[in-house]
Amino acid sequence: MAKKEKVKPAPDISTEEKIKQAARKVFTKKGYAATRTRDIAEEAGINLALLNYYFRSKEKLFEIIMLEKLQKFFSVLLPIINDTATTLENKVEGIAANYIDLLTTNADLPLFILSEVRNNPEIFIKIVQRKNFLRESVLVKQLREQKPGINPLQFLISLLAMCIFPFVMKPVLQKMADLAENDFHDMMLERKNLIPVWIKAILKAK
Amino acid sequence: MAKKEKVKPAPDISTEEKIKQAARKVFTKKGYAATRTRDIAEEAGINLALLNYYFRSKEKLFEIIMLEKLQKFFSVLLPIINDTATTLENKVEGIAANYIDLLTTNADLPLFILSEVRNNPEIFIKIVQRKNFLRESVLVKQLREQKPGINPLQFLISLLAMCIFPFVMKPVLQKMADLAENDFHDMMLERKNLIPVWIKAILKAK
DNA sequence: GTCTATAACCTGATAGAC
DNA sequence: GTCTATCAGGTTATAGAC
Repeated sequence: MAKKEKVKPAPDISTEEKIKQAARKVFTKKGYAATRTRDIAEEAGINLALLNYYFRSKEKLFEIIMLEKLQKFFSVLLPIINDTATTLENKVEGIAANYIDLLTTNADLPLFILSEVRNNPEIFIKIVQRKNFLRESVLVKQLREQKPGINPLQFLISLLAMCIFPFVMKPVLQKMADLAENDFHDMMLERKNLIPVWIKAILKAK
Repeated sequence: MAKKEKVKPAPDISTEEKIKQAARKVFTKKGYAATRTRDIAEEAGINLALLNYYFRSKEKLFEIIMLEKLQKFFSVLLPIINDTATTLENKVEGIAANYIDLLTTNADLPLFILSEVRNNPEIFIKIVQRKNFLRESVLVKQLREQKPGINPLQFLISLLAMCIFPFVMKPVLQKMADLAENDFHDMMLERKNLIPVWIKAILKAK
């Protein structure tokens, strides 16, 4: 008689954590509305009832995951743009390198946040306590002082666009430019070096 | 006795068109999964059964709207990047001006397409017949000949990012930078002029 | 804590009267 | 063509056994 066995190789994590991991995966891939709690339960290898036992409702579980994701996303940006010890150039390099590293292993993070925030802007406020934190940032202050010809907000949007947008359009891009997973990955690696160069060119432009 | 009156001021369009207009609005705002056919019927001011009478199913109706939106989105890009009569600089100006004009009145168009294509890449192929049309474009050819130091795909992604990403992140941006509707609009107007200048700087970089 | 069974509700779609 | 009424199926959430 065999010792007690599980169908799936039993990972050494709690049921609660198994459900969270599954929820992360399914929610980020399909979005809130298209996700069924059954999908999450199945992905976690547990029973549907356990989801409600641990998290009370689909909505509560989603909120937990969303807050996590927002934290992850902004924990790259906020420390860098408010660092008083680094130069403008340092910050640009830091943002490019850190965002591309983060999104290389979390490609659907930005599209998930952007599409869910669209119908639920309130949840967004919870994590970013102060609104208008962009224009009060150290980075914007440095821009105003050192590059008076540049509109700081336009600049910052373009920088974020160059780092993040490739991942947002990744599925479309792979079709439009016939890119395999490896090709995309290599392109993003190149982009880490390219962005500081191009941003420097923009900063020198009239 | 009054002549026959409708509850809403009766527009002089067919019921079919009323449903399509409502579907455009609700689908683009909430996405396929979060949209209920009842929402569309209510928005159109008609009965739920009529939606199925005219369009057979939610899915068929959605496909019609999605194809329309894809057409709208790519009808800006495709003619410009494949125009043999214009210069590189003309094309950059054309893309910036036309996309920003289009998206100023259709701000949720890109996020709608990007988030729906994510789980349904097949529908995307229908409208863009040839895959890999980016690298076969006239614009890429011009880049290769005139700017051999530039990676054409990296360049094109950055150009599209600078035009489109501000609209994708519009809701988030309005919170992060405390922008009213007017502020955002003005910023996009300024951006139409800014993008060609900054792109020119990038093309000279290295 | 974990399961099965089921309640309570919602959603897409259709039947049938007008 | 348009409506009301309703069905069939699916979804979240819970009750209750183990």
